[in-house]
Amino acid sequence: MAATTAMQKVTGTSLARVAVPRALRAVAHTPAGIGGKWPALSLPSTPESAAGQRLNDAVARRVRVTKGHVLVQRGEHLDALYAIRSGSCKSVSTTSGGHEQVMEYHIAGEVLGLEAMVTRTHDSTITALEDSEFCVMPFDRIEILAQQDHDFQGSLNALLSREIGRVRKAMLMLGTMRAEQRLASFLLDLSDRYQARGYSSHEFVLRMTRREIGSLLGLKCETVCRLFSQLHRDGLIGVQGREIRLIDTLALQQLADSIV
Amino acid sequence: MAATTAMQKVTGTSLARVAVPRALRAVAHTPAGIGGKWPALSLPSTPESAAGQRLNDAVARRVRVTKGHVLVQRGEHLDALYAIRSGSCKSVSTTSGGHEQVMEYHIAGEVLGLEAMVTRTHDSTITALEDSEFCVMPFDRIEILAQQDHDFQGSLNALLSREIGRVRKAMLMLGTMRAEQRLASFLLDLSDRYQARGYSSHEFVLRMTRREIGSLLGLKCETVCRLFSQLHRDGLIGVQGREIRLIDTLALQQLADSIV
DNA sequence: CGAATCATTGATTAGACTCAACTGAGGTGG
DNA sequence: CCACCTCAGTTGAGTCTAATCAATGATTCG
Repeated sequence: MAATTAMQKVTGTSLARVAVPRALRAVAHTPAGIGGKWPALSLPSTPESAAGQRLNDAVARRVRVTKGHVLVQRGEHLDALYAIRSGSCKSVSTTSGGHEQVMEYHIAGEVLGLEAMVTRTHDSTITALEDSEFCVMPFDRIEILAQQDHDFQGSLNALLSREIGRVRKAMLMLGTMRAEQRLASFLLDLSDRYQARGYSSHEFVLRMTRREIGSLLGLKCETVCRLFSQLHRDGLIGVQGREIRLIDTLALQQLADSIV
Repeated sequence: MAATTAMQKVTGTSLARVAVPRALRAVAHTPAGIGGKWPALSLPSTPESAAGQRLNDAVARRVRVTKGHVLVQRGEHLDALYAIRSGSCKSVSTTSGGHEQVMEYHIAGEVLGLEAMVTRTHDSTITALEDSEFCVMPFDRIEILAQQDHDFQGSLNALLSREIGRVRKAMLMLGTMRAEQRLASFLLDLSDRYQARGYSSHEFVLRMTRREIGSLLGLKCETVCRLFSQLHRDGLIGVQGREIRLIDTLALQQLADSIV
């Protein structure tokens, strides 16, 4: 992976605070000279990638972070939206009681930070799950583009809409499904998202631990383990550590849709 | 309750389709002559009521509906936002598998339909839980106001932001809390909302059945019953059918915040 | 090469669901 | 006006799902 001119290597703790001082940001704002910033999103015409096309203009620079790096800290002011160029990340919220829960699992091609777009304050901590590269789209720049271009505003709304839909779907999942169904529905959702971005829809590598997957689905890690084993035994999926192969997608779908 | 000039009585099935023909809507658009449309929102300066003040200008007319009336049908195009002037309602979503879940419980003073603001399509069915009165704010009108007034756009964002926060909070609740905590946290949330609107924060009447409350909290109605009885026995709340009295708010808070 | 975390499986437990019976409130029609 | 019906609410008994506790490989990382 060759480093490009506009790229910087970050290994500190908080990207927004430590790694992106104002001086650097000002330089990065120069609009010209950054080509092919977002190849992962130039793919099929899903709503998200359509919006991504336009968001391309807002990209100021790229950053690389190492696994475990905190991209955004809960409570921070929204300075920028991020698009994952390569890699993956999770976003984690906290209850008033101190419980943590993984709220989202994002893969290459997806846009982060949307949950903060209205409040302008992040309410979850975003962490890279592997060495990753992000496109940074400063929010003031996005606002200017949105004012100039009415269509661009529409693209933003499309992204925001997807975000709301995603959370509501998650709420339905947590409120109505049993453990088996949740995992099946998680895998199918992931499959769709990989497909929409041109990756294999039936073979992928999970970048989260069993514990993190459990947290996302409202389950404990042992339960997630057992379910993986069970689906494997039943021939619905292939499992080898974090490598997943979907074998009987139809059966998975039926499982996810089954009424109790 | 005396009927005002701009008010109409509705008893059909779908408000947006049946009860509000285009002719009537055109008449209702006349901006003048409707005073004191929204007293419930002229109260303390919560973010929501601040936004409400501005939204006041967008109110075109009021409608009254009877208990059980469907205000918005899932899948319908977003024509207007609604503010509850008096009464209450629920919004219900459906999984791909056909399961239904109550997603929201709205009381007087709150604004409905926000979940559709970005997509422009409602993804849940909204039903009145008692005889209620709503302020109707046609969306085209809202858009015009938002373009003219930058602050108004901010107020809309504040509402949208609350909506996203609410759903995320619900997701955390469903993902991390046990049954007892969920009910406690539900009651406290409701208490806060009543207080914010100038009603009693420690005595209120639930307008949902035990089954509907259970659906909202991801529980079965028998479980909700038992929990009410238990909290009653323990002296945390008073329960008489749907009339609830919060007795030991601190203990409730501790219960809701307790780790496991 | 340890130390630590992750993954897996078994045994047991606890919490919520299911099924069932009963009460009471509200609504309807004779 | 009352008998009847339906549905909400409550409580008990038993079941089952997922959590907890525990032990052991497998990986990863410094």
